[in-house]
Amino acid sequence: MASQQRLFDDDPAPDPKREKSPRVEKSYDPLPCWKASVVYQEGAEGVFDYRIPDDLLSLVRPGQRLLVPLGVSNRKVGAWCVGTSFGPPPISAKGKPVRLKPISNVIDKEPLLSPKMLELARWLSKRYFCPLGTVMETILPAGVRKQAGTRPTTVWRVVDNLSEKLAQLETQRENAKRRAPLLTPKQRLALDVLQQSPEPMTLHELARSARTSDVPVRALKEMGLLRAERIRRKSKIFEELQKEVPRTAPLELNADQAAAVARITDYVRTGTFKTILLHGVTGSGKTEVYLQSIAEAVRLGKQAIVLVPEISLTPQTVRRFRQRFDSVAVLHSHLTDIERHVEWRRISEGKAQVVIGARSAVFAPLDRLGLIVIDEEHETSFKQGELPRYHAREAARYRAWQEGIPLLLGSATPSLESWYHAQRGEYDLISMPRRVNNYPLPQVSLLDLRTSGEAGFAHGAIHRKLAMAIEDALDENGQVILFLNRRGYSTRIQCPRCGEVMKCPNCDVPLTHHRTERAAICHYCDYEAPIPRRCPNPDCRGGGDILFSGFGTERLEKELADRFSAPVLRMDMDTMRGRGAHEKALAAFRRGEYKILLGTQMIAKGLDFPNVLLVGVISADTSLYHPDFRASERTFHLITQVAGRTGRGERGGRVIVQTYAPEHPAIVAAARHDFQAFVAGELASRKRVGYPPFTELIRIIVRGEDGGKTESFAAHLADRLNASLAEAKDNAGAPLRFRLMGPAPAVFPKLRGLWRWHIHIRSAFGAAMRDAIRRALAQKIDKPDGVEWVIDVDPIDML
DNA sequence: AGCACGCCGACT
DNA sequence: GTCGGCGTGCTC
Repeated sequence: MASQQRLFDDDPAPDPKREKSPRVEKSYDPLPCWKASVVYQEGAEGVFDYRIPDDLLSLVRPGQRLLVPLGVSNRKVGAWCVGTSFGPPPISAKGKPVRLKPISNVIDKEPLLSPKMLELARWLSKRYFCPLGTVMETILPAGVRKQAGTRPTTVWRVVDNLSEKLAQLETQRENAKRRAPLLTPKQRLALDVLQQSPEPMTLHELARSARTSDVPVRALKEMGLLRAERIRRKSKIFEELQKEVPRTAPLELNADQAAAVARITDYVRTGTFKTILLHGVTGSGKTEVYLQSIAEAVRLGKQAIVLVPEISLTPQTVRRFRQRFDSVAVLHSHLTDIERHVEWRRISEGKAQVVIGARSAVFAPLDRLGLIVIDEEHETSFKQGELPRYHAREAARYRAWQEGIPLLLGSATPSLESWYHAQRGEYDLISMPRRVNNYPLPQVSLLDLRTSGEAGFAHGAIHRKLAMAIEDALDENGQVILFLNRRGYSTRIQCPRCGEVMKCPNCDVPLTHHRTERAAICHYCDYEAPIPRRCPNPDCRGGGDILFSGFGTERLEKELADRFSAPVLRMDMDTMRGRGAHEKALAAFRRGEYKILLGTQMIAKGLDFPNVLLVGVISADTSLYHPDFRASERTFHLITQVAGRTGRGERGGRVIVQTYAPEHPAIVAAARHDFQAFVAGELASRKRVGYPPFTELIRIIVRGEDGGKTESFAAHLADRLNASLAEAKDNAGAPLRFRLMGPAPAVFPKLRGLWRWHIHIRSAFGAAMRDAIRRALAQKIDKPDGVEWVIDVDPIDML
C-alpha cells in the first residue's frame, strides 16, 4: 500500500473503489487465442467474443448455448455460440484490443443447432431486421430450451479399473484376516447386472434389476466399485410410445396427379433446388400428391417437412400421414412443452421420416431433408406476426436452396406472389384443374342483396332464396355450411336519437354486442363494457331503446334456430376455446349430429365432408372494402375456399353467395372458379399501382401513448429513411427507384390505448431497399420514451 | 437487461 | 461541499 501514500495535504484521498482498477492499466497483451463469437439470448444486440479456456476447448462448438460473464459485475448470462476461431482479440471502438473474458461454462453438451440452421438464422436476422439472438430463440422451441420433461439424475456405472480395484480390496480382506468372501451373492449379482447393462443406472434401477434391495447396491458404492455420473434423464411421459396407426395403401392416382408426382420426384431424385407451384382446384387430390412424392423421398432415405396452416393441423390430417409412414413427428402450438421437446428430440436424432407442422416446423432439425411441402401456401398464417416477422414460405425457400432440394407449394388459390414467380418461369408450375373422380366443382350463384326485394338485413341475415336452398338440402338429408366472418351478436350498438356508436375507449373501434357475455366487447383489446340502457352521451341521454344492428355468428345462430328445426353447430373463437374443442366439434358434425355448421374463418378451409350439399356465404363483402391492397385477393381466396367445402361427394353440391357487390371482379371470378381471370386482373392492377408482387414492401409501425410524440418520432424516422434511400440512389451504379409513403395514421389509429403511425417503403429493388434501411438504422436513434417501433418486411397486416 | 458514469439540485 | 436524482451508454 506504499503507493497510496499521500505526498501533499491537498491530494485527493485515495478512493477505495479505484484500488481495484488502477488508473494506469497494465497494457493487455493481445496474444492470439481460441475465441467463441456469441450473441446473447436476451439484452444487448450484436456479436461479442469470448476466450475459450483450455479445459473447455474441446467442448465449445457453434450452435451451443454458453454461460458467459457480462458487464462489470460479470453476472452470468446465456449466449449462443455462433462461431469459433483462433486469432487476436478484436479492436474496440477506442482502438485498443479488447480484453477477452473467458467463457464460464457450456449450457448444452451438444450443439442444438447445426451449422446450416445457424446460417438460416443469420439470413432471417438480416432479412427481417431481427437480432440474431431472438432468431435463435425462435428456431429452438421453448420446450427444448427449458429441457422440459427431463430432470437431472445421478446414474452409476462400474469403475473402469474394476479388476484392479477388486484385487486391492481382496488384499485388504486377507490382511484383515476376514474369512467371508469379498462380495456377498447379492452384491456379486448387482455388480454383474450393471456390468452387462449398456446404460448407466440409478441406484434404485440397479436394485430392481438385481431383484434385491438397495442395501447391497449401497455397499458396492461404499467399496468404491461404482462411478457416479450426472445426466439429464427423460421423465416417463417422454418414453410414451407413438400410437400405432393401421397402415393404408397409397390411392390410385389420376393422370394429373401421376404427372405431378413424376415432376416433383424428379427434382427429389436429382437433388435439385427448385420451387414448384402446384395449382390444384379444391378437391383435386393435392394431399395424395404430397404423400406419394414424400414416399419417394423416404424410399431414397431422405426426410420431408410438411407445413400446413395451424387450423388444418387436425388429428385427421395427421392420421393421414401416420397411415403412410412409419415415423411421423408433429409440431404445432397446441403441444405442451414436453410434447414438443419429445418430438424435437426424435427429429434431431434422425428418427422422423416426415415432420408435419405449422409455421415454425420449417425449423425442424432434420439433416437428410429431401423435400419441403407447404400446403395452402397462400395462407396468411405462414407469416409470423411478431419478432422475427418471418414468412415460413421464404424461410422454406432458403432451406431448400441450402439443401439443394425442391420446395413444393400447393394451393387452389395461389398467392399472387407465387403465381407471379411461376408466370415468370422462376417457379415450376404444375396444374391440376380437375377434381378427383371427375366430381364437378360446385355451382356458385350470387345473390344480389340490392335487388333481392328485401331491404338489407332488416329481416335477418338469411334471404329467402338461401333459406329455400337450406330447406332443400336438409330435406335431402344433406348438411349445410354457412360462413360469416364476424363474431358476436350485433356488430353495432347505437343511440337511435344522436346516432352515437359505442366505441372502445382504448382502440377507437366500434364495440360488438356479445349476448352470452352480456357485454359490449372490443375485438382488438378484449375491453368489456356493460350494455347501456339508454344513450350514455350526457348531451343526449336520448329516449328510445339502444339500436343493435349488424350481424355476427351469435345472432346468425339464433336466427337459424328460430327458422329451421335442424341442429346447429357454431364454430368461432368464442365457442372453440380450449384444447381439442375444434376437433370435437368437427367430429360431431362428421357423425351427422349437426345438420348446419356455421362459423368464421376457421371453417373456411380444409374441411372435407362429402355430405355437405350447400355452402352459404352470408356476406361476401365483409373483407372487400378493407383499406388494404390485398382486400380483393383475400375475398377471392375466402369465397373459393369456402365454396370448395361442398361437392366433395357423389351427390354434388351448390354454393350461394350473398353480396352487395355482385359485379366485383373478385366475387365474379370466385363464382366462376376462374382463378386465371382473377389473377390476370389483379396482377394488372397491382402493377399499375406498384404494389407486390411487382415491388417488395416494408412497413414501419410506430406506437405510443402520446399521439404527438408518436407522430413526430415517426416523422423523424421517415426523414432518416428518406435520406438514406436518396443516398443509396445516388451511389448506385444502376438506376434505383424507392417509394416512401408516410408517416400516416394507421388504419386503426389507436389500438390498445396506443396511437399508431406507419411508414411504407416500396421498391422493385428489394435488396437495395433493405440495405439502405439497414444503414439508416445503424446510427443511433433518439427514440422518445413511451414510443415503440417495429419493422415488418413483406407485411400481411396493413391495418 | 443491468450497471456505472456523470451532470444537476437539495441538504448537512 | 456531499449525497443522490435518473438520463445515457456500454457490455467482448
